[in-house]
Amino acid sequence: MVKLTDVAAKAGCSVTTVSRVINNYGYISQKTRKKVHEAMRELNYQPNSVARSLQGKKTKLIGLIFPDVSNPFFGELVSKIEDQLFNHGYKTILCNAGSDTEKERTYLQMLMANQVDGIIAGAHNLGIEEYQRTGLPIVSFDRKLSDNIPIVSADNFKGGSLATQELYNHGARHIYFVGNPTLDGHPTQKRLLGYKETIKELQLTEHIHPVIFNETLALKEMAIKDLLENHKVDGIVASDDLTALLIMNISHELGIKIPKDLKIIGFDGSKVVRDFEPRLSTIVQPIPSIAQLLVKLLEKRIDNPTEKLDNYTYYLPVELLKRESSGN
Amino acid sequence: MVKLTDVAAKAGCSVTTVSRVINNYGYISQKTRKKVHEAMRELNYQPNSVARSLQGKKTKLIGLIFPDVSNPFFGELVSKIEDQLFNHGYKTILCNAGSDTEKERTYLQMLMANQVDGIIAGAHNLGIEEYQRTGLPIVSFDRKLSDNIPIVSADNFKGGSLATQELYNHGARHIYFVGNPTLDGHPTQKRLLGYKETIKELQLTEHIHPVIFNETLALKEMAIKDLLENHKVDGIVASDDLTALLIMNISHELGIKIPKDLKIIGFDGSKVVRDFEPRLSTIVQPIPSIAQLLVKLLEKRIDNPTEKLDNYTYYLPVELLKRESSGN
DNA sequence: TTGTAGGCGTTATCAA
DNA sequence: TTGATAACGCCTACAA
Repeated sequence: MVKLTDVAAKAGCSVTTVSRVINNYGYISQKTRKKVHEAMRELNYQPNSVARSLQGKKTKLIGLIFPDVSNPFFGELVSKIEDQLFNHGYKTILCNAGSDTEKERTYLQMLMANQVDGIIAGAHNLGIEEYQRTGLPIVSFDRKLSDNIPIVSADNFKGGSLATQELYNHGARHIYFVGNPTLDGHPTQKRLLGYKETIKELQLTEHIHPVIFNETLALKEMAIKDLLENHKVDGIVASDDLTALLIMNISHELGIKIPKDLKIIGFDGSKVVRDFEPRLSTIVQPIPSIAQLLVKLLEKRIDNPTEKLDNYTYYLPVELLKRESSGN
Repeated sequence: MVKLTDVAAKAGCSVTTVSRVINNYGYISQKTRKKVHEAMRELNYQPNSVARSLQGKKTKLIGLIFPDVSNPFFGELVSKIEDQLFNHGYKTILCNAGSDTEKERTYLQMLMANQVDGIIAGAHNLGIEEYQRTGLPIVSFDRKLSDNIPIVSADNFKGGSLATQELYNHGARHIYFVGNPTLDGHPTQKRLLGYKETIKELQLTEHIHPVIFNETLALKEMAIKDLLENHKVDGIVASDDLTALLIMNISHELGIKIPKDLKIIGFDGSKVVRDFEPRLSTIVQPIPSIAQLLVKLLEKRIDNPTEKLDNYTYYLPVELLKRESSGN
């Protein structure tokens, strides 16, 4: 490993000088600057960022804590965030927490130990305190952690409302909300609230059919089959696209025609789902904007950790994508 | 940030002693060991891994270079790798290289500078030399980099062959290979070879219809429409599942019945595609095994960089998943 | 404009 | 069984 002293020796000057030209700091004569650059090139010198970090500089490492990139929505979101971070000179440490509290806790420890410059939190098995205790700049996706941690999310409430209205507009009157019904500040909760309010406005009856997010496929299928076979339903607002796809598949199996007999709309609108299931109507989250805002806020926090923000809650607009499954 | 000296002060001993109990190294009396542990707990001490790394220890950081986690296949693969790495005590630096040579090169630099312990390379815009030059332990997914870099991949040749045979068994006689036809050692190349050989064995005529991987959706759709409208085709081996899905969708639009008029089979078999498009036949890559083997090999390289392996090429068995789209 | 030297938090060597 | 102290590679007062 070639180091500063090697470059200095080669260039015939002191390490200070070399350090100065690397960091563009203080006065340097053109001549020495050039000599140093040459030496660096010849030796193929690469500053050791570990040493740099130790000395007090930033690590330029950001921890990303999300449930799982094998889910297309999180895959795309993480991908966009990684790209933004890269453009800002940061490296991404990927932490798939799943629904594993212990893993998330361990990762939090590791991120502290590794002196990451900040954290983007998108998995939420852990409570506020554990995150606070890191003392690191944090921004959160889709869930409130505490008053002084900025949270970015799509306008889930509006999305739930738009989805419900869309089904109504196409004639559905027995509209179910299908998905995770948890009340713990989970993002789908707001989607459900949007659904509920719109149902009330439309003077319909609300129906909630739970399909738990981290259950097995078979259990989900069973729950959906039960819904379709034993309930009077002509419209479904799914809590997310994957659930919507499942419902479409099972409807097909059961001979239920979409959208004739049953109208359905999903939520998330990742590019993969949009491109490869063109019949599914959905509420599209603005993934690129979410990524951009998360990174922007985090960088602001890093550069100025104590500065109060004028806003700690950001709702990004969603978009209704009308397709066949909802009656178009 | 509480450090070793703080713990030492609290415990009433020297930093050496504290370091010793942390690393379980040398002789320590039970009494002091206990005192130190207490002090650590009280101060909530967390070793600084940056300092540790500088001093010569491993960073326990691994760089993952892959095209893009928003693709379900890579999303799942990266997810599994991350999990394996976590279980082995490593942190994952995620590098989505896309098809961007410059970004990949920059990431390689960063990984060197960050002193990662090793690299798992799954994107391949760059040549061998750039990877060799890092001097880091490397294992590769799905593409040969050089003689002394282990490569892990699914048995793509066998997969291409199985797929072709499956369509034939269900009556297809005009079987096309649709996808990336590049000849540069890209994994789909072997799938194509498997297709070709089987076509020959079956005494059919081979047909290759290029649909370039990183073209836009619209261009891909155009190419597929052209195929379906202007060619006599009753079977398609797609180079990957997403291409297969596209073909299924366009067939639907054009009123072509699957599998009656056209049989089709994909490649990859990520969990998302398997679970949410249950009609698609496909060749399933053993993603968890691939992840496990990659990590195992990498760790071996890290622990013993000079040791020769008895094998540098690993083909993991694929599985034919028979469903409706190929005629079942 | 350049160089010397001390320190970042840990580990490792050598004495005690 | 314990403790000074010198590295690790870099940055940055402070001096020259």
